[in-house]
Amino acid sequence: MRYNPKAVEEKWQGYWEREQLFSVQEDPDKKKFYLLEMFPYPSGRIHMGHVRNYSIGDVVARFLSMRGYNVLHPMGWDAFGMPAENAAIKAKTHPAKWTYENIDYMRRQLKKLGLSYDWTRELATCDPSYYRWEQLFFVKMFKKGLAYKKKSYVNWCGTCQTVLANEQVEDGACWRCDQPVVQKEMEQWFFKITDYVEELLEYLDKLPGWPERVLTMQRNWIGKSFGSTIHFPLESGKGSIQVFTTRADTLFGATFMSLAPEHPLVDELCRGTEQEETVRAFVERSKQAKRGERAADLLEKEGVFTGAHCINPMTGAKMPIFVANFVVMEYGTGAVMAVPAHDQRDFEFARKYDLPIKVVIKASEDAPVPEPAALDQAFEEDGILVDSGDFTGMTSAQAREAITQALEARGQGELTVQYRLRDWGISRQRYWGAPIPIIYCDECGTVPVPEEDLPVVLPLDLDMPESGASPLPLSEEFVRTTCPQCGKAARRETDTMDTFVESSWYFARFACSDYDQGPLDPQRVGYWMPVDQYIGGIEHAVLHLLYSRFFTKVLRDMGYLQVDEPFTNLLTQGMVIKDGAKMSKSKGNVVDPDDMIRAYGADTVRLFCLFAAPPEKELEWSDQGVEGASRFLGRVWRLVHDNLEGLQAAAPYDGRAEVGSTLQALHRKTHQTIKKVTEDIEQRFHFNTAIAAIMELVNQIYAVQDKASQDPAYWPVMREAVETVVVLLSPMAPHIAEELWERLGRRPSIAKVPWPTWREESLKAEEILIVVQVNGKLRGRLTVPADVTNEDLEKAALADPKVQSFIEGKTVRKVIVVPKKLVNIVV
RNA sequence: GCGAGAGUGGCGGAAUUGGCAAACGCACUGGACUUAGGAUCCAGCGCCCUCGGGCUUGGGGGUUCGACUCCCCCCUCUCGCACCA
Repeated sequence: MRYNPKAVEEKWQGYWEREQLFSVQEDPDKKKFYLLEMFPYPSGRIHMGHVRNYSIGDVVARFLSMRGYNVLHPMGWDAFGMPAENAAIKAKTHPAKWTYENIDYMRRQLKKLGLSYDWTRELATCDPSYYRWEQLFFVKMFKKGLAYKKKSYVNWCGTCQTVLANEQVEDGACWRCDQPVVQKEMEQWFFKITDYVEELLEYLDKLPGWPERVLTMQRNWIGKSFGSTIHFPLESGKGSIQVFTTRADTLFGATFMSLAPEHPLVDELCRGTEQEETVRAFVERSKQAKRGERAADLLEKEGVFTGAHCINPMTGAKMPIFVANFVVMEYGTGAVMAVPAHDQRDFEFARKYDLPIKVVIKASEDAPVPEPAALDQAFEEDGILVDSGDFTGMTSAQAREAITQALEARGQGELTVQYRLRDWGISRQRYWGAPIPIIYCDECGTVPVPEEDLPVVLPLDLDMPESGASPLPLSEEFVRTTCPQCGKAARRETDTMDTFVESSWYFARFACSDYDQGPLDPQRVGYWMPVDQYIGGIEHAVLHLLYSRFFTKVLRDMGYLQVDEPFTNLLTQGMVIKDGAKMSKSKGNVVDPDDMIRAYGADTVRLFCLFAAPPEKELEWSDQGVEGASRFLGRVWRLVHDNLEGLQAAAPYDGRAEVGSTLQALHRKTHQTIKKVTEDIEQRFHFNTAIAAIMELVNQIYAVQDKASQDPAYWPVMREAVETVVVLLSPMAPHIAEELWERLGRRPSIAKVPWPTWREESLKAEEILIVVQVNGKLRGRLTVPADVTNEDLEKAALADPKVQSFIEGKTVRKVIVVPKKLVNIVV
């Protein structure tokens, strides 16, 4: 009977589905475990990254379920998003049709992989029964001031009349029509994630189950820095410029001022001066430049004088105000006090435009103070203040505090904390997304859609414009409405929400995806949340995971959730690569999961993904490696079938009866393997070494085969070993395990069999192998009784003839004995 | 530039607490079975060697009886952030 993966897999997938084997209910008497893998975007077909992600998750789900946990393991679809619009335009179909067809196809693919999902909880975020609750959250956030509208710059393609995401801008041009993209100021909706910035930062220390790498990335993204805000009065006497700096100690060396091109003061300062034209031209040019170019060192530092001056609040010196292309509006106040002697960028700028340089920091107490003209670069480190009035002689750290305090006393500055994190812009001028539930009324202004009128359903009967622009603003039927407050004619918001909003709370909805009395059923959500283990790609380390943390806190404060953090443990799996590069169509190195499953079966594909590398590392796809996995399963299959009669007739050995040494060794190996596999899965998620251990056991069974068949315990010990292989393998290769389990005369399902435990008694050998070293080098091996004393061990080691030859004629200085492991003789 | 991670045979990788480096798999070599073998089973497989042994975890130094593992310096690669004031 040959192993036929296709037949076996279809049989058991049908069985699992008929028996609803993986549907779970809330059960307060059982310990719950919520295991979640990041849900996919229904792009059309699953790729190897999904296969890997979901294979890992499935092992954990099946393993924990066999260990007695009540495991929630759901799956759904991150179903809104722009690819659906693009595909629809290209294929002249509708985004909804395209999306739902993809979902149907991909669901079939996942089922073919034999993943143990509770499909009764499946959800798609583009369904009104899902996004209606998201709109409710939006309305509540609007009422709390957590959702607000403000002007901000977006990438705008004038030809397509649409806003572009950053990744749709290629070399400063629109990806669709190749026309230049400009920065346009538009009204956009934002979520006030900055209200939670401190909690988001602090709680990173309370997530020991997250990889350090991800925590660091989030910390950097939040980017908290301590410094001072300093007010520089304008020479004209009309107001002042606010500046954020971490280097208040260098204030005496500030000789000019740099403003971002977008800074609101720029216009005002140059108006009516002879520089006006030059400044405006410069600002325009800077705005044209793509953000990507503004970043990095791609752009040469340039600037223009505005014609205005401000006053250094400490020295009283007149400081010319420049507009500089390297100052970004998004960070701090969009204005920088320039200290050319102690900041490299300011130094280069000063040299270029011949601006004064004043040294105010020296390296140490006795270091000389350099002449500005002799400098070839800025001195950016901390040091001792010079030429700084009352503060001269202080260290940088002392001066930062003292100078800020002095300013504060005069109302010209204060200590401040800056964050890199900006509020989350969620407006998308796109069609295929959840409509933002807002109505604009000429009388009443911006009015949220009343909760009882939700959802604002995304109309599905619209034609997609060729340009790629959203059809929503063109739909009179959608736009025209009445004001919920005054009843007069009003217009609907036509922006939709960023798809990251949907994925920021889907994990909670899985606890109760059929609930229609509100977004979240308190009882069920209370039972399942938080997610105990979350598994997904490292590419979501910042945005998705940060937004989900933010949303969890917002929903907590609204009373929907009782947890502070959504994901207790996080596993970020590495990419699947081929020939050293990420799989991509352009490189032609894509491996299609369907082809692999057809050729080898799902069990083999899963096994390979788990075996070839530990989960957090990259996985190099290898066709020969897949062959190896397939060969191993064939080996296990034959192990059962070649011995079927004898195995069926025997009861598994329980470790009690006396058996010969060969069988004793197999019994010991069986229990060592149970221990190794259990610990590798449970503590480390190292499935590769777990599988290697099972392979070792299989190899040993093969070696024992026929060797001790006259021993009455032969078949019982064999049965124990073979059944152990099948059970230990079942989370990784569930179909073949079910089939072999049944053929061994057991009743299905193996998924409901308790995970085996090892007997400590059975792990111990009567004799152990001791390594003998001379001067740290391996010189001999000893087989000794397991209960050997250190003294006997030392004696035996010194008496060993091979060891003797190395210590002959030398003085033994010291003997180190590591109990039951090693002897090291130092001569 | 800043931050994080990694570097072990021909390849993927193992070594969990400082204690036999290279488990397991792939590739390769030989043998058995066979009409046949691209199936299967068995064996070998880091490098050098005068067959005693010597050398080996990116390079150099250190701690230790003993270092892939700990410490210092350097090199290379990957990822993240990046004119952050």
